[in-house]
Amino acid sequence: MQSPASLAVAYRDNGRKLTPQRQLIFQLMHENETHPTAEELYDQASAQMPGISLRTVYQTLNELAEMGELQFIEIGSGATRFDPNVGDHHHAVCDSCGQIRDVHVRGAAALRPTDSTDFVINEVGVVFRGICSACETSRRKSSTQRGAKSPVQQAKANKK
Amino acid sequence: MQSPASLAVAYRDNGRKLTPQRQLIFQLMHENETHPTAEELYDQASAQMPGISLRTVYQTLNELAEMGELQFIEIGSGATRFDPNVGDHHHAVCDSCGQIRDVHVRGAAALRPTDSTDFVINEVGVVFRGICSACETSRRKSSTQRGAKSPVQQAKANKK
DNA sequence: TGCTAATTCGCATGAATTGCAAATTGGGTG
DNA sequence: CACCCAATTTGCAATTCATGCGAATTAGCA
Repeated sequence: MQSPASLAVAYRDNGRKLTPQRQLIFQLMHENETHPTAEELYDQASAQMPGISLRTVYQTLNELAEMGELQFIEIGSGATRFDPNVGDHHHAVCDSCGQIRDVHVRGAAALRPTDSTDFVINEVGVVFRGICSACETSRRKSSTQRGAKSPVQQAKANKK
Repeated sequence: MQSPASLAVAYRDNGRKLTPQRQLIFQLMHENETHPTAEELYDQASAQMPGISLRTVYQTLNELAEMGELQFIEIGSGATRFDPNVGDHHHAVCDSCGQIRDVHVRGAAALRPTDSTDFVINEVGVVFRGICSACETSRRKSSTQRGAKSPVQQAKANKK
């Protein structure tokens, strides 16, 4: 369900057409480890297919999500990101550079609230916030800790 | 650091003024269990203080977050929500009605990725997605499971 | 090769949030 | 207690992210 070959099948099974735009976007998603936003993907797509519409990128990403071929990551501070990895995994977000990386967590799926037992759980997601090694290293200089913002605030501030 | 009394101190310590608007917003946040959005809070505030500006609500919420008096919840599908509970807790999101409730999870803070060990973790968040008991009950009728969207898609669809 | 429903595209629209500048005000000062 | 000024509040414009819609185009079957 991840290979381009089966993509055609997945589309046909849904009564949908396999257009060049859809193939390109699917391919770019899978070449990409960075959990891109729709705009980022649009930039990449435009390079290989000038004239492709941002509207189409949004539309295609939504379709792929509906078909279960990718998932949304919405960890605040800006645009929705897309993750072609639909398997069991979680995310680590760097509060400094905003990078999101896939991580695995033992026993995560078995987590349950100690309260709220009257809640049918379909999915458990774990998000780690912190500093990636790259940022940690390049941070050993200036930047005193004072006035530290909350992680989320920090992330928002970074994008400007 | 949660009582209105200490709020004045917290503000003064930051060289800030204790305005009626700030007091009202802080109070409304703490009377509220629903993790309101800025707009929702604005509606409530307007009822008690006609003329208060939406801009002020946004600004105050951002300030309170910076001061560590509340936190942002950004679980996709729409506007940022605000949580006056700054203690150790997590969230359960109903994919049907969108309600977010606070829950506690034993051992959550100790979770670590099995990979990505070169990442300094500051915070661990767990999000449960599923169906709250209220929705589960009122769902025992129509609504076949077919064509089920991803939880996030579902949430987005619901708000319209 | 032709047909037609599906798709693409671009522009307008909408929702959430922030920037900015003018008017107002909290709260220490003298 | 009146003053003063930096901090705040406001309202409106501007931004960002995303979707609605109609016209033009096209994939894929007959």
